[in-house]
Amino acid sequence: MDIQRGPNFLEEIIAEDIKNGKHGGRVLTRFPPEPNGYLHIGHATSICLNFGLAKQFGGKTNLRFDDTNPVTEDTEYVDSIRNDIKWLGFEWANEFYASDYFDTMYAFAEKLISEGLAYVDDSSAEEIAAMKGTPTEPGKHSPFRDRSVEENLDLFRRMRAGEFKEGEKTLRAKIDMASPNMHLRDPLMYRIKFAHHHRTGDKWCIYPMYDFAHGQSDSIEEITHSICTLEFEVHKPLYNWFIEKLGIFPSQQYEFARRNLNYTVMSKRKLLQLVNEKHVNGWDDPRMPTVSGLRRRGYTPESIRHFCDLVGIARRENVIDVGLLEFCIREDLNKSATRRMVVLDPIKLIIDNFEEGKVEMLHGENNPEVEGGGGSREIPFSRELWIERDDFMEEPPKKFFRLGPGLMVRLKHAYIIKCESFVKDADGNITEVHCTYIPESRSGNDTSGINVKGTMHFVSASHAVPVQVNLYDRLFKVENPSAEEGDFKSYINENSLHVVTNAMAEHDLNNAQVGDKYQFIRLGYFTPDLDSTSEKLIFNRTVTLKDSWAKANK
RNA sequence: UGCCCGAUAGUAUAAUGGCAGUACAACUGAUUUUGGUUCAGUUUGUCUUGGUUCGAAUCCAGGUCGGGCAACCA
Repeated sequence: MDIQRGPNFLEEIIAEDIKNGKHGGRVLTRFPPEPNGYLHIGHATSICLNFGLAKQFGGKTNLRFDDTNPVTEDTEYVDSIRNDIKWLGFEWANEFYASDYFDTMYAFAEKLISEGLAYVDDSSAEEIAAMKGTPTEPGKHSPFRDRSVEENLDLFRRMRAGEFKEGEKTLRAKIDMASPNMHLRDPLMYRIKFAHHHRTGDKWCIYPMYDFAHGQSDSIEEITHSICTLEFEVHKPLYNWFIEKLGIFPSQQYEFARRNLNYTVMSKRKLLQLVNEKHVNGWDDPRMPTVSGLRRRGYTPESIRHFCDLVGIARRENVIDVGLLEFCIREDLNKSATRRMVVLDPIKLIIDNFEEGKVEMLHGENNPEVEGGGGSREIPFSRELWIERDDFMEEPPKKFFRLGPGLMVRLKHAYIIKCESFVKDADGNITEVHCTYIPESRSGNDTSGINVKGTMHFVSASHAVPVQVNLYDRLFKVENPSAEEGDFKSYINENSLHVVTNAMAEHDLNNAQVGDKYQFIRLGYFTPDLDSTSEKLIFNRTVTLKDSWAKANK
């Protein structure tokens, strides 16, 4: 992909490294998710970054599952992560698991113990926390800090053998309890967990901590550029300390600021809560910022990649306007989505001077953005039609280019009509609109000489297919739910899903398949939901069209 | 009252000591058989104070504001 912008700081670093012949000019990145949740749009940024940088500089990218905490991890997540990355359009060079390296990491640990750089601590979690000190006060040495190498080795081997209970012992690096960097105050390397691991089963009862797994995995794979988010910056000295003491391949860590989106939450913990407490219908609910949610909503991989590219990368706090994501999907779908007509809130329109029982077949292009209209389909036209309730007003304001008493509009791909009268029920609701049509105004060979301002969509009543349409709005009422007072869940937008059960669709939509992308003319972009069947068609609204009329009338 | 990081238009991101630019958003107008699209145009910005310099968004010093760090999570 061409770079239309200046290089970002990571591109500069890598270009410089290649220029200097570092690692022989080789570039190997990695995407390292923990399989404890579904990927979201923030991960997509990281994926695009890691895979994109590698590709840009002729390198490769590994997929590595950071599965060092068996309690929270599961193969369900592994599968969804693999699927999402592929769907986004990226191929990894190798698929690895941190758990592949448990034997090696164990050997690394014994090596550090042998060199007097690590020790087994019998202190409890609370005691360790208390001895850690605070950011402004130094910590204290553990009473077990000066055990002999032999004793440490023996105890560590017995930890592995399962002789101790969870929490009874840990392995810690011996660094500096007075370091201003809290992560250097004898960080934990291993803890005891009698948990079943999704890959190694019950082979291990001790598991390495992030700090003793991530950098080691990077090094084992000879990752050249290990790119992570800013909160790991304070871990870097430790990352480097382990690599230096172990004398292994010098992978290097670089940090960037995670991307935040407004009107949603992005932490896995919060997303998990939304799922577990049924505020949404699963990880792939179309309102979720997950990759699977966006996919179900109708987003395309291209649009997400473009979004990541437009947003760019930097090292400062940010909140990206969800409007940019919407721009990206509109731009993509405008060029590719098939146009169809659907009436969401139908009222009957009767053309008084059109012969009863007669059906005229009209033609409508599939996509005006494509050369030749992208082919066409037949659209039945008859005396009784459905039109949008919003498209008729009893007392229309100025510049209302739709229907009202005496007003004229064009029906898309069909005729110009004039509103003659309307019928109300006892409650004052409009039930029928009566019009006459102008036979000479047929689309394509209009000889009427009449020009109208408005064009409306419609569906022939006798041919219409009833469908369900799910209209989505933002999940939260405030821009940044996590920054507000109290529980983020109290800011959930209770109107984020509006189900329309009686929409009327063009009969051609009977053939809609999951994955198909449509523009319902004048309404927005839609795609069949995963649960849609030929018996019951369900469409999700991906995003509305821009609507300057609605905006002007707010 | 410790250590680390950051601050450019409403949002995001460039400018690497030399004309503050781009995208989205907003606003005008033109085109339009989607109030869509497209096209043309407009508005809006270097956190602050000092210093170095012919010249500072950029370098230096102080301040302000924001974020991160004290999980047997990653």
